[in-house]
Amino acid sequence: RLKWCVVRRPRTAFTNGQVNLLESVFQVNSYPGIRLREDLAQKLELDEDRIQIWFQNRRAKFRRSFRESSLQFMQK
Amino acid sequence: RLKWCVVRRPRTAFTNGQVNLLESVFQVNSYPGIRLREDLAQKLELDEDRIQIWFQNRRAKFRRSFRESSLQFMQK
DNA sequence: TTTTAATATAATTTC
DNA sequence: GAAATTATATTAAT
Repeated sequence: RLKWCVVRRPRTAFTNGQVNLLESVFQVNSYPGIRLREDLAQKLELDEDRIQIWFQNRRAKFRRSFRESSLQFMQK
Repeated sequence: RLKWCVVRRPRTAFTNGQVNLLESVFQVNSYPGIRLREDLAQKLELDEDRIQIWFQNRRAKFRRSFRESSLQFMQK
């Protein structure tokens, strides 16, 4: 008997090299367009949507750290 | 993300009354046709395919016990 | 060694 | 896409 099940994509384990390139791109452009993402995808042998999610999460991490440091500042 | 998964039908728990009637039918006819199975299904408030599977399993059990007793006989 | 808890972050959901 | 949440891989402590 077959049934539709929701299945999570297995977590992608980026290599150091992949993260290094992504980070260096992030420093100059944290909102890469589809063109650049496709380019990175090909260079890093990843799917473009992995790249897109990586940048979403990276931006979230940046905003989080920014908020936390502002908070520390305000508490002084 | 959706994926096809094989899902087991929840095991049917036959009542004693259901098994009693099925057993008594089995004694006189271990290969009931669709007509009789539908009839039993309605009487027992079960799906006809549950009945069909029950008879398949019951015949297998019978053959198993038959083989075992033959074996015992031959070993004597 | 095995188990548990904390952490980082990938993936998903909700808006 | 942002924010919030969930899930999982890794690591540290036991």
